[in-house]
Amino acid sequence: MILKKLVLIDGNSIAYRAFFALPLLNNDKGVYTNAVYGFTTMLMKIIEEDKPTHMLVAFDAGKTTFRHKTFSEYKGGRQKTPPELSEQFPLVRELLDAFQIKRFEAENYEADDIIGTFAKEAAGEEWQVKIYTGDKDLLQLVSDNVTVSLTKKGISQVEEYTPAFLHEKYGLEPKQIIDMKGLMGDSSDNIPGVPGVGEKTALKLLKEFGTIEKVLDSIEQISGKKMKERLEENKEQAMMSKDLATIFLEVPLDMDLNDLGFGEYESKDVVQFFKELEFKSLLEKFAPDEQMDEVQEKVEDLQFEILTDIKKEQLSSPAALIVEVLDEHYHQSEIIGIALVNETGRYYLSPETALQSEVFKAWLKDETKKKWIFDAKRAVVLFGWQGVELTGVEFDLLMASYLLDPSHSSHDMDDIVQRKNGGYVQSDEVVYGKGAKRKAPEEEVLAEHLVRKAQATFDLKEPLENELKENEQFELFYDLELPLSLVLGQMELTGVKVDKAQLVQMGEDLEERLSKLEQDIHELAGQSFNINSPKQLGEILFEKLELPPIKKTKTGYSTSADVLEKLAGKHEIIDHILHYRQLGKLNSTYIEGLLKVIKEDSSKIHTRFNQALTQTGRLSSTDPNLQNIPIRLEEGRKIRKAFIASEKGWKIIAADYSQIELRVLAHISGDEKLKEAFQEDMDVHTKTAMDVFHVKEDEVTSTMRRSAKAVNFGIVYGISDYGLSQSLNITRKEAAEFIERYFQSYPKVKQYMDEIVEEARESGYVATLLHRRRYLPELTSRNFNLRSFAERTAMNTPIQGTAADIIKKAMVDMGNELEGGNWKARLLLQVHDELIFEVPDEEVNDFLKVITDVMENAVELDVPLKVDAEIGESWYDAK
DNA sequence: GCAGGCACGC
DNA sequence: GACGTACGTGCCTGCT
Repeated sequence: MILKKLVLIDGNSIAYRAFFALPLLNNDKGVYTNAVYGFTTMLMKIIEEDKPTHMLVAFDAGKTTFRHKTFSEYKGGRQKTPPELSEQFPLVRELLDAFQIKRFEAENYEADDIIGTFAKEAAGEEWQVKIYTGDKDLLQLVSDNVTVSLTKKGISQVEEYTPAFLHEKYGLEPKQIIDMKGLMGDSSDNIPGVPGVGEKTALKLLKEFGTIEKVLDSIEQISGKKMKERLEENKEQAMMSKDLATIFLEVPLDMDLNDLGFGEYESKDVVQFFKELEFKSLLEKFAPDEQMDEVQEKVEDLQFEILTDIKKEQLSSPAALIVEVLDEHYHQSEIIGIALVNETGRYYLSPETALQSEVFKAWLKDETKKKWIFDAKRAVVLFGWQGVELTGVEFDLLMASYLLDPSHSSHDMDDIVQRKNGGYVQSDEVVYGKGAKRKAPEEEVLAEHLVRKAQATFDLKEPLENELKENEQFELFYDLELPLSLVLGQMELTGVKVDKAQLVQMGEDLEERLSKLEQDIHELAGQSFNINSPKQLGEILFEKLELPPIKKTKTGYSTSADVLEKLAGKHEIIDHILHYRQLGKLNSTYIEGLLKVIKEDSSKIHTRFNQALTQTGRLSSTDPNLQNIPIRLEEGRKIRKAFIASEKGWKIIAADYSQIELRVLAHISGDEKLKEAFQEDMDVHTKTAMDVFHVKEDEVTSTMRRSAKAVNFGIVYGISDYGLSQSLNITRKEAAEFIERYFQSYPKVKQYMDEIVEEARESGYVATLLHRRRYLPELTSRNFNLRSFAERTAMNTPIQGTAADIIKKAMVDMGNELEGGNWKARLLLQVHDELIFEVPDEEVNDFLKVITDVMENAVELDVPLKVDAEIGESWYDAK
C-alpha cells in the first residue's frame, strides 16, 4: 500500500505563535518579518522531517462564521490583531505560493473546520495525517491515522498527540475534548462553559460520566451543593459551548485531496522570497551554493592589478586599505594580503611586496595620506608588529557600523556591506573556511576577495559618514573613537609585563592546596567524584547527603555559590567545596590561563580590546581578558602582584574614577540631593542611606549602608526588583519598596527614569552624553519581560554609556599628552573606570598630577569628577 | 564543536 | 500573572 502523508497547518494559529514567540524583527525596508520568519522555520522543519506528500495551510476567513449565529458573542472581547502582525499575513501567503503549497480559506468557516474536513476525507488506510497548530481544540481530531502536533514553547518545539498520548496526559478520548470545552469554556474564544468549572473539575466529571450529556443527566449524583446548582443553571449554556467547540467536518470544498500534492516547486522562487525578506540564515540553509554563485558572478566584474612593485603615483590619497590575517588572534599573526583602492585604481599586494617597499611604508606613516580602513586598530597592530607605523586613518568602516547601531549581532565586513548596500563581499567563512580547515585560498581568489573589501570600504565611506552626521555622531566617530583606536592599538602592542616565576609559584601552591581539599571533600562525601562537575556534585549533595536542594537548573540541581552559601551550616563539606571552587577558578583561569598567553621572549601579555562590541559603549578584553583579574578576595587579588612594570626602576600607576556612574546620574537627572553628595565629597552609599532611611550620618548602620549600596548598584546596572532581592537576600516586595523609597528620596532621579523611557519609546533609541546610541525596539513589545528589560536598559544605558564616553575621552586626551609631552610613561590597560600605566620613577610625581588632571577634566559635568591614583611596584600594590 | 553551569570583574 | 531578569569572558563538563 502506498502511504500518503498529509500535513495540515493551522495558518493563523502558527503565525500568531511565531509572532509572539520572536522579537519584533524587521528588515532594512522597515517591514516586520518575525511571524513570517518563524512560520518559515517551522515549515522548513516540517518539510525536512515529515517529508509530506500532500500539504495544506488553512486560514480563518473574515470576521464572522456560522458559530456567530449560535452565539453572537463568539470570540468577543478578543484583542485586535496587532497591525505589525496583520501586515505579515500577505507575506505568509507569498511564502506558501513560493513553495507551491495549497492554502485554503472559506467564508463562514474557521481554519479548524477546514482542517477537520480534510482530515476526515483522508480517513482511508493509505493516508497518514499530521496537523500543526497551537490550538488545543484540534485535539478532538486525533485518531489512529491523525496526529495533532501542538506548539509547546516558542515555535520549533512541538508535542505530537496520538490517541495514546492524549489518554496518558489527560485521561481523555479525543472526542471528549469537546465535552471538556463545553464544561470549562474558553476565555480566548469567549466560550462561556459552566462558571466555576475549571480544568480539574471538568476532567473529574468526564472521567466519571464520559460526556456532558451524561453529566447533565446525572446531576443528582454529583457531590457539592454549589456544583449541582451551577450545572443545573447552566445546562443550556454548557450544551451550546459544546456545540461551539465542535469542529465542523462538512465544509464545502472546491478541491479534493489529490489537489494538495506537495513537492514540485521552483527553488528560485523560494530564494527570491528569502532574499526580499533578508532571511540570510535560511537562505544559506536552503541554497548554500546559489548564494556563492551569485557573489562570484559579481566579483568577476571587478578589474584590479596584482602589483609586485609599488609606484608613488599609485598611492594617492585618500585610499581604502585592507590588511588581512586569518587568525582572529591577530597579535604576531602573519599578514596574508593587502588591498588598496583609490582613484588611480585597484591593487592587490602580497605582504612581501608591501612590507619590503619603502615607498609603501612611507605612505603608511604619512599622516597627510588619508586611509579608509576596516578595523583600524587591527591594522595598527598588524603593521606595528612589523615595525611599521600607520597614521592618517580617516575612516573605519567597522567603527562606523558599530556606532550607527551597536545591536547588530555581526559587524563582519560582508554583513555590513550587505546591510548598507555597498555591493557584494563574500563572507570570510566562505572564502577561508572555518575551524581547523581555515586557510588562505590561492592568490587570485584572495586578491579578488580583498579588493572587493577595499572597494566596499571606499564606496561606503561617504554614505556612512553622512549617516553619522545625520545622527549627530560624527564627532563621536572622528574625534573620539577613531583616535581611541590608535591609542588602544598602541596599548595592545605595548602589552603588560608579567612575573612568570611568581605565577608559577602561586600555581604550585594552589595545586597543593587543591589536592588536599579534594581529598577532604571525597572523604566527607564517602566516595571520589569530579567536584568540577555540577552534575556529579549535585548527586552527592542532594541525593547521597540528602541536603535540601534550594534551586534547580534546566538540567538538574543548582550548585551555584549562592545555593551553597545557604547550605553552609548544614554540612562540613560545603565550606570545603566553596573553597575548592574559589581556588580552582584562580588556578585554571588566572594562573594557567595567563601562563598560556605570556609571550616567551618579552614576558609580556598582549590582550585585545574589542572596541565594537558592547551595547553600552564599554570596551571588552579577550585572549586574555584583563578586565576581570580578581580583586574582591585577597586570595585572588594576589594575582595582581604578578603584573609589573616592564623596565627596571619603573612603577605601576592605577587611576580610577570614583563613583563615576552615580556622578553621571547626578548630572543628567539634576537631582539636588544626589549632586550634594558629590559636591560635598561624601561617601555616596552613606549619603544614600541617610536620605533613604531619613537618619543622620552617625546613625547609619552597616546594614543600612549595605542596602543603600545595593540599591545604588541596581540603579547603575539597571537591575530589577528581582535582581535587588537576590543581591540583598530579601523578598521581591521588600526590594520593590526599597526602590520606591529611593525614588522618593531622589525625585529627580525618578523623573529622569520616567522621561528617558518615554523619550526612548518615541524616538526608538537612547543616547549618551557624546551621542552614542542604543536602539530599543522592544520598548513597544507586548511581552512584559521584553518590555521591562528594554525599560531598564533605557534607564541604564545613558548612565553606563556616558561613563564609557568619559573614560574614552580621557584615554584619547592621555594619548595626546603622552605623544606630545615628552613622557616615557605608557598607558597599558583600561578596566571600565580605571586606567593602568607604567611610569619611570623620575616621572612618577609629575605624571600622577597629569593623569588626575586629565581624567578629572575629560568632560565637564554639574558635579566634579574624582580620580584616585595610586603607585606601586605591581598592580597589586597600586591600590 | 557546542551548550550549560559556574565564577570573575565592573 | 507574565516561563527570566546588568554585561562580557573564559573555564570545565558532558554531549554530539
